[in-house]
Amino acid sequence: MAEKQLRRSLAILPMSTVMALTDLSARQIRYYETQALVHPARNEGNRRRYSLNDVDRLLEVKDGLASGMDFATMRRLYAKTHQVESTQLESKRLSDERARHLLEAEMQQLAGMRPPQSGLQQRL
Amino acid sequence: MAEKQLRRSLAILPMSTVMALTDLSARQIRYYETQALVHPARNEGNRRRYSLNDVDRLLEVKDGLASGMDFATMRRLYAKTHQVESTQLESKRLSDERARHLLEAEMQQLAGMRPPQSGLQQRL
DNA sequence: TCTTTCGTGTCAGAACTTATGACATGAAAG
DNA sequence: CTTTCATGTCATAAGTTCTGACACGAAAGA
Repeated sequence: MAEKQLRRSLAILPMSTVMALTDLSARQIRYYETQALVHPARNEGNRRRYSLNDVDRLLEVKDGLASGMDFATMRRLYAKTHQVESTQLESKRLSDERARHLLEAEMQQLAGMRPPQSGLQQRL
Repeated sequence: MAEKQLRRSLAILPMSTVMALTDLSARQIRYYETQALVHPARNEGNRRRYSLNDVDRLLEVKDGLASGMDFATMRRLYAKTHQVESTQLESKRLSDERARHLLEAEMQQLAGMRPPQSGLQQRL
């Protein structure tokens, strides 16, 4: 299960994808970051790279806002979780090699029973 | 079930991520596409966007090559699968809104309880 | 052995995407 | 009436990806 968490923590999505997935504007997504509600990783070129967990968090923030909750509150709410996450990640130091294997495992599972794939909608 | 398939078909990854995940060069990835072994979607700006299924396929191709198989062979091998996929997909037309919900569900599951397992291939 | 074909590397120039910072604003809050 | 909040919108710089072209060692043919 440590695997699972790692998989979800892999920073693999660019801003455009996150925008499409959350229906939030780049401005909003970056703003929530200044509010310490998400902490995307950065690639070597300084571009943000989000994990599935990040997208999840953004959707929660979106919901929170919709229901009148303010950032300070949500920040407090996520505080503990945050620490845990970062602690785990820092002590892991995941290499691309390892990440690849985790992803493979992930896909294998998802592939379980299957009539495979192909590309569909382009937008996201 | 149909859900899972769709989720895995979401074109959400940029070239750089796929390169890191597969350890293949952009050149290789694009070449395999000219060989009709992968069919990434494109965003509005004409940038390739890969799905988890695409990454899966690329890893299979990589393995195939490593074990002396040639493209023509792999192409034939994947041919049938392809048709099925595209047929299904064309009749689906997924909206961003819907994709978002599917992704959420996906993440929920992943977050749930899942027994991972390494190793890949078979079915070849 | 000479000639293709393969699978990749690498370069160039154009086009697309994302980053940061600044100015602007309607809605709330004070 | 004046701030603060959450976003929109611009501008400029820099990172990323696209296509096409030239090159090349290795394998396959002739």
